[in-house]
This record gives sequence, structure tokens and C-alpha cells, in this order.
Amino acid sequence: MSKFYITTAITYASGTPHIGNCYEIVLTDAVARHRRALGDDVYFLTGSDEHGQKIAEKAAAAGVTPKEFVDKTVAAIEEIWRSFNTTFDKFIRTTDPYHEKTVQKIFKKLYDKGDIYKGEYEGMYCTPCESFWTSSQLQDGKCPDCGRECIPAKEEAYFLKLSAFQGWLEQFIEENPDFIYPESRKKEMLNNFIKPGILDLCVSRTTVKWGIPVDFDPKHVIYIWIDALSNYITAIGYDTETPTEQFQKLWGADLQIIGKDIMRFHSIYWPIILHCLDLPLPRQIFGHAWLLSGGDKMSKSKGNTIYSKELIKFFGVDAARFYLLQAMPFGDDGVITYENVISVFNTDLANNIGNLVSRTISMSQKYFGGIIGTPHNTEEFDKDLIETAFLCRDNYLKNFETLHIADAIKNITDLGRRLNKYIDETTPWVLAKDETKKERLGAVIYNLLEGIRFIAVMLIPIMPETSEKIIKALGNPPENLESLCNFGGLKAGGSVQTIENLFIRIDEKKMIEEIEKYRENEQ
RNA sequence: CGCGGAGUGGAGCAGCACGGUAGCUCGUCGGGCUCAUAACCCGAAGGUCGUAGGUUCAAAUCCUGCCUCCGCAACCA
Repeated sequence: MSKFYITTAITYASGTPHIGNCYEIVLTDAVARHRRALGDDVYFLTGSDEHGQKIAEKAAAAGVTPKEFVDKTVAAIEEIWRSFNTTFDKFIRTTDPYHEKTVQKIFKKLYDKGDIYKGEYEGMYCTPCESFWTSSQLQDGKCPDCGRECIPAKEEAYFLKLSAFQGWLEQFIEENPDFIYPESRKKEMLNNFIKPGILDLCVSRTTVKWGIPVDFDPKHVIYIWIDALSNYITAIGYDTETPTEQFQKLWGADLQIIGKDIMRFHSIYWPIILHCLDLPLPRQIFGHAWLLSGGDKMSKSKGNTIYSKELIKFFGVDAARFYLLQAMPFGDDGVITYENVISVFNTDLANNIGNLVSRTISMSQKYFGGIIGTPHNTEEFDKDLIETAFLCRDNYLKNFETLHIADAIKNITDLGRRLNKYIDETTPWVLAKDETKKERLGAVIYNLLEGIRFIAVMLIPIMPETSEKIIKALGNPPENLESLCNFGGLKAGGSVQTIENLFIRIDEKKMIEEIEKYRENEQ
């Protein structure tokens, strides 16, 4: 059994995550569940990033301390993550004492090694806002926040000597072509940020107070990235002197899933920090795209935000997971609208999978009292069905391996369609009228049930509850991926249980009205 | 000439690294079936694959120019 260490980015604890923010945890959970199904020993980490100016300001506005503020938002975040039925093993907070302590040690180690040096940060400074801005951030030369004049200013700061590792990083990326994934992101990073020359990174601030202090120079606070990125190693017991056994076992990470917006930090700063600490690099960094609402980025000011709570309330966890995972084309932004959610729900879940399960089990009950018959494949339809099942399984595995999750889902629904078609080809209700065709009918129902078992097994990472319900109805046949080697995992003579409809068709108009009413009340 | 991605029937997408009848889901129209959740199955209409050229026996697929849209552009978390 090989270990598989998988992480999400840690969520900035400044507010309630919307549905777009939830995609990452669901995606990562699907991959984690799939790896478990493959037999890996999975460790799944997620968490929250809780320091920084923005949180300090929000806390002040709310009249609470920063810690009180993040305690509340983090509790909400964790609850949302759990509401999606996600199976993370650990939730790290950057305010956890062990994390803060280790980060200080990391900072010190890098400083002692000479990778961090003290210098001066120069920029445009807005005195009333107490904020530094880069020239590109300024709007008409003025502060983007308050619109007042900015003046050039300097402040003492520590820098991480990224520039020294440019050649090393380029070589590493070249020698490990799958490290930055997908390919288009790799090109973006290489062409935009790495090849033009990496500049040293400012890693401390004296103007920000809410953060981890530099222990040997306490007027400085460790600024963002050394704090945030380190979570991936502190969470599993990294220590500059004596890392834990768990750390030795798990590091380097096998897959780190992040949003495309922070690709830069994970493909440049992070590898260099690790390299400076003499640690191996993760095997792969995957930058996923955004889930857009309508065609726009979700934002409160646009009023197009969709929250997980309402999605789960109206469609259920499994359908919500299914939607999110299938809505994102590989490497590209996906779209969510309630119309789309309803359409996918009706088409793929109710009409295809749900109805298939319902009609098949009903026939099994009606014709054989739920007793599973014997496989006996004689017709062309049978062969074609079985071939399709294997083909879908193969593609599904390939697509999961390359993180084409939406495509893997399509492989599942394709098999569902093939099975629905098989019913029409074999017309069990006609066979049922002829006593001499009883055996053939049994074989047909067997194939349908076995095909459904294939679907249920492949659904484990996508819709765990639904998958479990189906498996149970089939009389608990094998449900590991390995069992899909044979189209014959169901035991003849076993018994099939009746099952309530998995997904009830939705009336679009009514549902939209209900959702609108709900949203009005919530606001 | 900043970098990257995208432009395919009414909608949403696949196909393009290995050129060779344009595929899928939804929608529309017609038909079939009755096991099932007004579901399921079959068939039809609908695209000169952004645009202008080039290479080739043959291009959505390779090359070049142009147009449009999106993301990123360095300390922003």
C-alpha cells in the first residue's frame, strides 16, 4: 500500500466561502476518495490561512480581536467543508501554536543559512491607509483604497533570496514536466514569471501586526508566504531539527491542489523554500480554474454569489458534488447557474442513473422476487454492453489519473445510457411473457444489475452516499475498483433490495421560484 | 509586437500534440416502447469548425497574418 499525501490550499479566513471556493475541497476529496479506492494509504490535508492586514481590519470593524474573528469564520468554513461530506484527515490553522512555532524556526533557519537577508522594501506609501502599493496598483498615481496621494517610502524588511535559485528552478521544472499541471499553467509560469527573472521576495513587514513575529527581530511580522505555504509541512510534523515519523513518511506531497490564482506562489516560492530547507518537492501542483456564476466571477458586489448552503439544501450533497465536479472542463473555467444545476440534475441523475436503477430493481423484484440470476451471455447486445462497461472503466481510470474529473464523470453517465439502451434492446417485459425465456430474462437482469454495480463503484468518489445506497440495494457486492476487472462481481443467487428513488425529477420553474423566495428571506 | 487560454449547428462542451466521413449532452420535430421517475429507445432537421491566406491528394486538426473575448502582469493573501 503506497502513501498518498494530498492537500488543498488553505482558505483565507476573511469571510464565508461561496460555492466557487468550495470546488477545491470537493475536487480534492474526490481525488482522495479515488486514491483510497485504488488502495492507497491517503492523507488529506486542508486548513485556513488566518493572518494578515485584511483580517485585522475586518476584525477591528466587527469590534472583536483578530483571533476571535478567525475562530468564528474558521468554524463556519470547516462546517461548510464537512457539509460536502469531505474526508480530510486534518484541518490546520495558521494560528495553531505548533504551526506558529515551526514557522518561526523555519524563518530562523533560512536566515541563518543566508537565504533570508535584511533589506529595504521600497514602494509607494499611502500614509492615512498605512499601506504600501506597487506602481502598477496605483490608480492615476493615487491610492486605490482612498484615492489620496501616495509618496515613495522605504521600510526595513526581510527578503528571501529567490533570485539565487532561478537556474535551479528552471532546470527542475524542465526535468519534471508534470510538476506544474496542467501544461498551460506551466507555460504561463515559465514565460511570465520565471524566465524573465525572479525577484527576491519580501517576507516580513513592520507595518502589519497580525501575524507571526520574527522571534529574533520582533518588530517584524512574517509576511504571508512563509507562514501560509509552510502549513503543508508543519501540519504533518515538520521540524527544523527533528521532524516526526509521520512527516518522514508523508513528505513530499503527492498532489497539491490549488487555484490558478496562487499558482505562482506554489510553483516558484514554494519549491525554493523547500529547496532551501533541503526538503524534496511535491510530485505535482495542480492549478484548477474558477467556477463562474453565469459568466462572471462570483462577487458580493455583483450579487451573483451562490452559497453551498442553498445548493445542498435544494439538491442534496451528492447532486451538489456531482454538479461541481462535472461543471469544470479540464483546465478551464466552469459555469454555474441554477438552470444548469437543474438541467444536469434531471438529465444525468434523475433520468439516466436514478431511473435506470429504479426500473432495473423493479424488474428484478417483479420477475424474480429480487433474486439475482445467472450470467449467460449469448447475444450481440450482451457483448457490446460488456465491452462498453470495460471501456468506460478504462477511460474513467485514465481520466482520474490525469485529473480530468468531468470527463471521468461522463464515462459513468455514458455507461448509464448504454444500460438504458440495453433494456430496449433486450425488452425484458417481452421475455417475461414467455416461460421458456426465463433463463434469458435472468441473464439480462443480471447484466443490468452488474452494470449498475460498475456505476456505483465508479461513483464512490463523486457521490459517496448515492453509491452506498446502490451498493446496499444490490446486496453488498464487491465495491473496490479491482472488482471491475470482471463483469461478474455480483453473486448469482444473491438478493436485491428495493430502493427509494435516488433523484426525483425537478420542475425547473417551481424550483427556481422556491430558490428565489428562499434567497429573499435569507437576505 | 508582454505572456497564456478561448472562438465548433439555438445553448453548453469534446475533437486539434499521431491531418483523412464533424462527435456528445440539452433544446426542436417525427416515431417506438411500457420495466421505470411524463421517464427510456430510435430517427430527422440544424454547423463552409472566428476571419484571410499558405502547406497538402486531403485541415476544425499543421504554418502565417488579422479580429473578438477571457485570465495573468510580481509582493495582491
